[in-house]
Amino acid sequence: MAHRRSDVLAHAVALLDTHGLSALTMRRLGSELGVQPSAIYHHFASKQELLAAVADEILARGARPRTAVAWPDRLREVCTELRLAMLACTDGADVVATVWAFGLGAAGPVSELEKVLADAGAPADLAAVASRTLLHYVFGHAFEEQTARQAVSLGAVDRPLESLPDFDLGLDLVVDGLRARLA
Amino acid sequence: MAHRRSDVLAHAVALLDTHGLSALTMRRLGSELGVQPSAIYHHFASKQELLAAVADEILARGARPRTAVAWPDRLREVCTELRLAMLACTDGADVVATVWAFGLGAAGPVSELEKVLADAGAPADLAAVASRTLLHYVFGHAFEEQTARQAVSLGAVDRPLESLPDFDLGLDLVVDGLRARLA
DNA sequence: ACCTGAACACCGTTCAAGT
DNA sequence: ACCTGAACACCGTTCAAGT
Repeated sequence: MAHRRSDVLAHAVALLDTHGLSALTMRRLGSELGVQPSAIYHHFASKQELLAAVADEILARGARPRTAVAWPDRLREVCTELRLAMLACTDGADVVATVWAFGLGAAGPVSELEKVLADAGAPADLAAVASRTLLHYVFGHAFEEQTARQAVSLGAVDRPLESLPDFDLGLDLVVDGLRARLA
Repeated sequence: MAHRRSDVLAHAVALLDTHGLSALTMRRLGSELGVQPSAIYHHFASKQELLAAVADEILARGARPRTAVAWPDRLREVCTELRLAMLACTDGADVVATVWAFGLGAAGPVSELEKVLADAGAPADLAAVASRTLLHYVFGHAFEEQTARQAVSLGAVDRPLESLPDFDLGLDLVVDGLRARLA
């Protein structure tokens, strides 16, 4: 019955996938692994640490090859990968954004955005601001989209999905602001 | 010992102000009012409904007069008011952003942003995208700033506040993207 | 209108002890 | 290295009943 850290993590991600964040409790995770809740603490020091590992796994799972060469397309590629990775998992946006906000992980996308901007000739402070602005946009948009999607699927609300503003349109708004500064 | 809904709400806000979101529980709120937790449910159907009222109160408390006439300055005014209102209260950004994301309230700022953009001649879809992009930026920035501030004040982290990107700089990025489309 | 008392069904976390 | 068993200190919510 011995589990490794990776077994516990895999089951945590599966639990999130199938039943959402509210089902991802230490007690439920333990019982589904046939183990006491306290046994999880042998592998993860806290639920926060577990969630950080889950967030990193969500991002790793959503990795896609990079093809674009121009910086605006590179930015779009990173943002789109991040968005799709979060949307691919129940409550994925909530988990990744929370883990990022508390500085516990999920730092990959922002450092990649910063690198793309630095390579495009942006000074460090502009790269820092712009990468975080893009990240906040992707988080906010994905969180809203996911919340609306789930509200509809639960029959709680009949607001149609089409009323949500388009993802790429908002992205272009920020990219255009950047273009003016990097020209 | 009879309390009105407004008494309960006022104490909930005070509790948030002084001890943060983790202290805002139905049980603690009840005990500080000298009442059973179940008594709160006479005034609010659920904790979510209470939180929505708290978020609206945070925004109402932070209201400031509008002075700008040009639309870019109007946008900045609304975003700055929203930001300061959230920062003025412990975990204010978390509460307001969560309530907004779940469609339970805090809709004032976004509809005001949409109105400013419509008056500036933006088509409805651009106004919708841009207002949400701005909102996501303000939420994300404020949440990060507040989280970092609290981490520092708790001595948990020594990352200095100055390393945070400037609020107005990110705002200008989006405004410039808009300027190109409204010229 | 406003509240009590008691229950229901949960949480995260700690820790001595076991194998 | 991995886990048990039991406890500690909590949660939100419901509901019949009281004033």
